[in-house]
Amino acid sequence: MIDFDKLDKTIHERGRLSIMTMLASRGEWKFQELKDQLKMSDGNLITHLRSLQKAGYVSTEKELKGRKVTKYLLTRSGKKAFKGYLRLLGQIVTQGSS
Amino acid sequence: MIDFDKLDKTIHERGRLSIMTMLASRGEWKFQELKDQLKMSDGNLITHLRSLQKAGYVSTEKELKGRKVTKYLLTRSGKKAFKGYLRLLGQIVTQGSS
DNA sequence: TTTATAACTTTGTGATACAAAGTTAATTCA
DNA sequence: TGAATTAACTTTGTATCACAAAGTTATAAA
Repeated sequence: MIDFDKLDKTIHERGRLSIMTMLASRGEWKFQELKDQLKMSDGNLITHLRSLQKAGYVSTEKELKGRKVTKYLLTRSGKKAFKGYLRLLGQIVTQGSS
Repeated sequence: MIDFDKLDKTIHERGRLSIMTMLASRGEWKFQELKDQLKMSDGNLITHLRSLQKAGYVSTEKELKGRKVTKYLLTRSGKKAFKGYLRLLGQIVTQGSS
């Protein structure tokens, strides 16, 4: 049996799952890029990013020069957590289509 | 890009996802079996089952003779919806581990 | 006929997703 | 220089919802 308790709630939520998937598929994303791609409001997006940061899954880089731009990326722990999450998804996909 | 708007919210919630996965992996489950396996309270379990029924994904069969037992199973539409959901999960898994 | 059990319903609470509007600091433009 | 613009927030309010706990009803076993 799949252990659904292990399904990371922080990652599983739709908004955050979409963010994590983007960050996993490419190193860095600017706030604006995420916002455009995911069509979230500023407030909603930043809140999700904050949750992910609080969980230690996401970190930021600020450009010191030029415009005020924030880039987001996965931490090592974020990559690991996402990998574990995907493993569980894989199990569900396998089990579900058997 | 993966279209996260298409991620079926009714299915995506952890509790209901576990129910759907069980129903998909085996034809019929009694209420008690689901409860034992998933370790949910009666109230919580039935509420999720109700949501799934309301969405047209799950139907019931009552045993007319003997003890009062209810069995739950996927409808055709439930199978289809779950299949679509799994397809999206598959995309996430692929994209995320690339 | 008492007791136990299945399958509910009801109620209450806490968490949280999300939108909308306001804030701040930096940057470009007139 | 000062006004407008933009990025990245913060704050506030609302509506939804997961979940537990306790109560209800009908059946069946003892």
